[in-house]
Amino acid sequence: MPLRRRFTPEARTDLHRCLVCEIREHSVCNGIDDSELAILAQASKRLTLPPGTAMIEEGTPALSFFNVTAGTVKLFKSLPDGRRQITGFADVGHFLGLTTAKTYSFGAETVDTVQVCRFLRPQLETLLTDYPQFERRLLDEVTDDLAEAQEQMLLLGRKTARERVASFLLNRMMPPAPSGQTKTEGCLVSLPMTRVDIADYLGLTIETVSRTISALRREQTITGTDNHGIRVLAVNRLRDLASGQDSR
Amino acid sequence: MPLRRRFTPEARTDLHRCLVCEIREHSVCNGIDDSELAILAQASKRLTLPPGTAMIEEGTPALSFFNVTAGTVKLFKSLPDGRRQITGFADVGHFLGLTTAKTYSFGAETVDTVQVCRFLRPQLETLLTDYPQFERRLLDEVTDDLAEAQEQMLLLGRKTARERVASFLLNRMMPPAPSGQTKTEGCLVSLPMTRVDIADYLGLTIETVSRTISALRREQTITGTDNHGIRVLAVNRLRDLASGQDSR
DNA sequence: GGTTATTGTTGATATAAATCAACGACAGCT
DNA sequence: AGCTGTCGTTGATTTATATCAACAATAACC
Repeated sequence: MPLRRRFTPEARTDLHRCLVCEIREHSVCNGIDDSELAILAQASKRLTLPPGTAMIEEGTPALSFFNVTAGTVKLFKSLPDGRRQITGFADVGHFLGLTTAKTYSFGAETVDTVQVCRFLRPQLETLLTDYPQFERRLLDEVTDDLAEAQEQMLLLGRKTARERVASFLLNRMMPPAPSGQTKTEGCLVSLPMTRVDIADYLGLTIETVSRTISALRREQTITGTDNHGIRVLAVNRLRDLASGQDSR
Repeated sequence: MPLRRRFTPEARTDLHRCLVCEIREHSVCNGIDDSELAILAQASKRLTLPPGTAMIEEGTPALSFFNVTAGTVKLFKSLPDGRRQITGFADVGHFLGLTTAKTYSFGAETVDTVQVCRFLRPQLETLLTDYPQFERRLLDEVTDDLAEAQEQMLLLGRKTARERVASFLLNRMMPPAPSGQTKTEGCLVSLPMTRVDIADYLGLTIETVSRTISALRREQTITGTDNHGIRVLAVNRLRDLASGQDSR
């Protein structure tokens, strides 16, 4: 381990943190070569945040940027009278906080217990300029986020309540357990957020979300274990619903 | 002009095109240094497109990318039954076509007569890797697009028809004529798109858009010259409307 | 320059989802 | 274990906007 001698014990711990990071390959961090991991580790600090922690406050100076390594973060924008739109949920592997302005134009709050690696602006800028692959990876992620935002605009502007809920469940569906079976049966959907959050994400009220989920349950399209975990019984049916090919 | 000898006449014309390009500084192209303009010029071709031209077809291979140098392009997503959501209007200076997938996830069509510089994928990728400033500028633009998309999600998910139309007019308002007057009087809004496009952008029907604009005219918030050019009489009032501080 | 198509406006009615209201099911706390 | 507050469900009613329908204004075209 020749690296060991070059860093303080603290830095070594950090390096180890990045070395063993299971989500590295699924995040912007895979833009940094293994041999340079120490630089990455020194540029960020890992934090554990309890549910409901405000990570980013709309309108405050944009000094921190985050990579989510565990849990789910909600991103949102608000109107003066309190109406709120959740613009996305950042799950494991997602990077958040980017802006070209001096201040954040959106808020971010933890949904459940969340682990993040926090980058401060100067360190992030160094990474961006020194590691082209890191910047490229970030460009790709923002490009993906934009495509997702466009899909959500289609949902918010043109889909019915049923179509919105179906789309939401479909998007949050876990990849089916990698057994020998086909994709048509029993996929799990984890819903760490509350009904209020789902409603604010889908541009609906909590009552409409609740009623719609109940209806899907009644029709055997889904099955409700508890409120934060749903099982999809008919994936294809849900897919049809989501894109407006509603049979009934 | 020592450069002249290094390029074919055609390339020289292209170089001139970039040299005199008035919008260069307001687009991703300002990521390329003046001395390297020839490279930029050779990587792109300028096209003039009549109104209603389909530039990008949803689901087709993503081979071309565009920088708008004149006119307005609409970007949209559609549902199988024809419902459509316009996700944004790309005006002069905007770059469009980016995706991490093999195919476009959205469509693009000219609103009026449009001039674009078209980049093919290999050339664009070369620019991205060879000119870090170009890539940085693109990252900034996509980041801005994402912020705009989030603002539009707030509009689509949580604003009333009045608030949506007010927001739209406000966003498309020209900077007030740079005379000595204050910002409170008579700004112009250019609306090259049809009512159908406005409705598909705001998640409303054409009837609701029409009625709402008529109402704003009746209340003297705006004044209608013709259908594609509106003058805002009370900017502050419009601003209040857009953010939900509605007096009536 | 008058005819035809397209685009925009206004009115009457229908409807999907919001609002108002009550209650049920948990989770946290002492 | 029993209380208390949060979160979710279900029902009754209202409402903003969609839909249906007719017409007006503008642009396109022989």
